[in-house]
Amino acid sequence: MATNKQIYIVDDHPLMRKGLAMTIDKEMGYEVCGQAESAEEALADLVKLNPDAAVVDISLPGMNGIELIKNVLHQKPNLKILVVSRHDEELYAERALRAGAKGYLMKLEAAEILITALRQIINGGIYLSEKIGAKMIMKITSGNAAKSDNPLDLLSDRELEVFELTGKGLSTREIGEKLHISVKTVESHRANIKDKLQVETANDLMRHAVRWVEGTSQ
Amino acid sequence: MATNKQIYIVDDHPLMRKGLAMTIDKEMGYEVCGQAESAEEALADLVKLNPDAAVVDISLPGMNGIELIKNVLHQKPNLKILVVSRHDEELYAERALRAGAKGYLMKLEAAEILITALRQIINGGIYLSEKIGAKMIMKITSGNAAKSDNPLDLLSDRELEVFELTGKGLSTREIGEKLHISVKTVESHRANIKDKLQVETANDLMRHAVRWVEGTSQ
DNA sequence: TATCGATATAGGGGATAACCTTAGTTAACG
DNA sequence: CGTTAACTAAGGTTATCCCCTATATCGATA
Repeated sequence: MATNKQIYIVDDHPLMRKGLAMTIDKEMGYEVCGQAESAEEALADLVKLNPDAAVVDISLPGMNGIELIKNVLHQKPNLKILVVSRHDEELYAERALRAGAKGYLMKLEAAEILITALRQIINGGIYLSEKIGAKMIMKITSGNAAKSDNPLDLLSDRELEVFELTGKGLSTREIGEKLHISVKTVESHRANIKDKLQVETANDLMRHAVRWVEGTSQ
Repeated sequence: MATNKQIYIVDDHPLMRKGLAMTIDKEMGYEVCGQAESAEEALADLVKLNPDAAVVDISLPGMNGIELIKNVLHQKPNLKILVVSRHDEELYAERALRAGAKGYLMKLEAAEILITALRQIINGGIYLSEKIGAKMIMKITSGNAAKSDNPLDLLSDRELEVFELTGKGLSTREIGEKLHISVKTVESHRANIKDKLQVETANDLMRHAVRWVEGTSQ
């Protein structure tokens, strides 16, 4: 029963998939059992292949990583998911873990860490990048009293998604198509976002969104 | 004489470097002669190693890719530089080419394209991702050679005024009131601005305007 | 000088998006 | 087991976008 641990990869960058796959395959006891470049593609595969763990990029075209996690865990509650990200923000780490991921790793980190993280989550543990780990622990231990200084924490996952796409210049219709929801739903989300962020008009919302996207994208 | 083409890689993501390196190395006639994760590091290496081409990520920590291109071409004018990016925007492509890069490639694109692009620039050509392609070539090659590097110079005073107010989040109505002109006139100006900046939709205009306002106000 | 191009102004009319209200379905929580 | 939050979506009104047309001004160039 010395069979290799099966790992599935979901990332929209072909070269990144290559880097991930190579790192995993050359590690003894681990092998890549499949890859996908979109969440939709991954969903079907994951149910069928039943891997031990999945490495998932949070920012995917169409359905994003968070949504994928929620969906797949609904069907496969025991799947260990390691999220990799280029965003070095608590924001995503926290949401990913809340959605049920077992680890959060920044792409910037070295290849060996990927294996460490995978080993840890497969053994039932949790893995967090150092930078994030400390902050998150602080946040949790120090109680919810010390609330976040970032009003974006108020947004739900879906709202944040809509917010981000707004900041990238997509219209309501385009956002609806991308997320496979009605334009009317997008409008509802935007109305809620405006409430939560306390902005008045669609223009102001857009302005905030653009600023935020610019500030976090690098 | 049958020596391999030497390629240098500059990217801050270890796994992405791995993906890039693997793709290049396994291609006959090409090999990776070095890597760097920052522009500073790369500068020294590039002068010393004198590779045939370099693959450079535009978004690097510290000095960004564009600056790196300018700097290195100052010392090695014949180095062929292929820019890879996760941003699928003309904005960066144009700046990169203006800085002297010979190609612009989105990371999303498949591995084989990387080789195609490298081959093309090493042979003295130019490679651009399809999406970006035609428009850009027209714009740059046919363009009056010594054009300003920021297209905002094309805007008339009034247009710039409208642009700026747009970036501050004002609606067409508000802009009209502020400038004591009809909403219709504001719309006309905005249409002209869109033409000049070559953006398609009102959302994109707004996005550019916000970015610009942000970039200049501090 | 007459013509051309760019600028600034503005309207018409159809398509699209924003805004406000209401409402159904889950899923989580105490 | 009710309450709340999240996600979904529709109807109806108003504002904005978008394409076309139009006029007056000013400076440049043929």
